[in-house]
Amino acid sequence: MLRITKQTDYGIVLLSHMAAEPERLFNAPELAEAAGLPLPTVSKILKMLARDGLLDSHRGAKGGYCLVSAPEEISVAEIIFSLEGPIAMTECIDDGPGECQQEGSCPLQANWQLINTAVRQALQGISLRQMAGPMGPQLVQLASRSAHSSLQP
Amino acid sequence: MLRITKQTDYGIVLLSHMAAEPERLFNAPELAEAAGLPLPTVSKILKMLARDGLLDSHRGAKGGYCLVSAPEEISVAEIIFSLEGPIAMTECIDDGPGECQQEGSCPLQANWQLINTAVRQALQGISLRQMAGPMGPQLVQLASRSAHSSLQP
DNA sequence: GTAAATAGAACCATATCGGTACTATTTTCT
DNA sequence: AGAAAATAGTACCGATATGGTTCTATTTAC
Ligand code: FES
Ligand code: FES
Repeated sequence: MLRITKQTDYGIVLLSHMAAEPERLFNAPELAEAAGLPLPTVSKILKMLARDGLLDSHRGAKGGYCLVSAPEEISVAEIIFSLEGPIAMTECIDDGPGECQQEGSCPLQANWQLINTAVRQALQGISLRQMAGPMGPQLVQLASRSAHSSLQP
Repeated sequence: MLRITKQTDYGIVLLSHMAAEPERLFNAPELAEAAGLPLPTVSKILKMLARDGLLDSHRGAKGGYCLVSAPEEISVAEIIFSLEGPIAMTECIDDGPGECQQEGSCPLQANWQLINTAVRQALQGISLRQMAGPMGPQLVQLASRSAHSSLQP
């Protein structure tokens, strides 16, 4: 269906929330509470974002996460890339260069790259700031969103 | 993983093949043979494309499919739309307007539409002609592509 | 040293994808 | 009229991916 996963959806919601106070340190329980999402899920998402360098993590008591860059500097492409893996439209492409034996002679590869880069550029053109604003810092209560069925136990 | 499905991959390959002779009538067995794909799969894909108006179908003996429009007029967005359903990035959006109760007050919806339209426009900017060319009419043998495992019995 | 937090991996139920099979309908040809 | 060849539509099943949880280890504040 060419849709992003829920994890990415949640991830952008969480980051949007953090973007309201870019300097502040947020911990996972706090964000889970704010978004109405289960803690383990939020935790998992934040871990991924930290692993890929979008968030700085501080362990231990009083730990938490904070944005590495300003919301204007973060593109949704980076977020999606972190949470879904590379944006690859065909198997031969995301297997990495050299993986496919047909590479030299494959007539479609270059054209697929056309699509890939078009989508990538489209996503790179949208910043976290744009996603967060202009609605202000209030956080949407995900728990009440229609299609999200079994979120909280 | 934000990847298109194999069906769409195959669909574009088949349409690229047809784009080489836009006037000609192709039947499913012929295309299956040419692409090295199993007939049922090819059939299924062509049915979908015909259902959504990208192909004209002629039933009966000597029947087959042909492109409705010139390859320049067909965007990959239409193809993906036909084979994967609507390009919807969040559940609330592709449930259709009115489906979600929060719609009036949801601060993220407008921003998601931003992403959706960005991607859609990126895909609309690429035509079937661009995907088919400039390599000429030779058809890639899908059966030998690395990642496509169990295609022919 | 204890509590609170992140890091990382493993796990499982469920939904989606990939591919097949079967029946019905339409058209051509003899 | 009847047989053959093709599309239309639906239902089905195994394999894979997703969504979410749980457990253990590690780090830091107090
Ligand atoms: S690169 Fe693998 S088949 Fe084209
Ligand atoms: S439109 Fe459904 S929660 Fe935003």
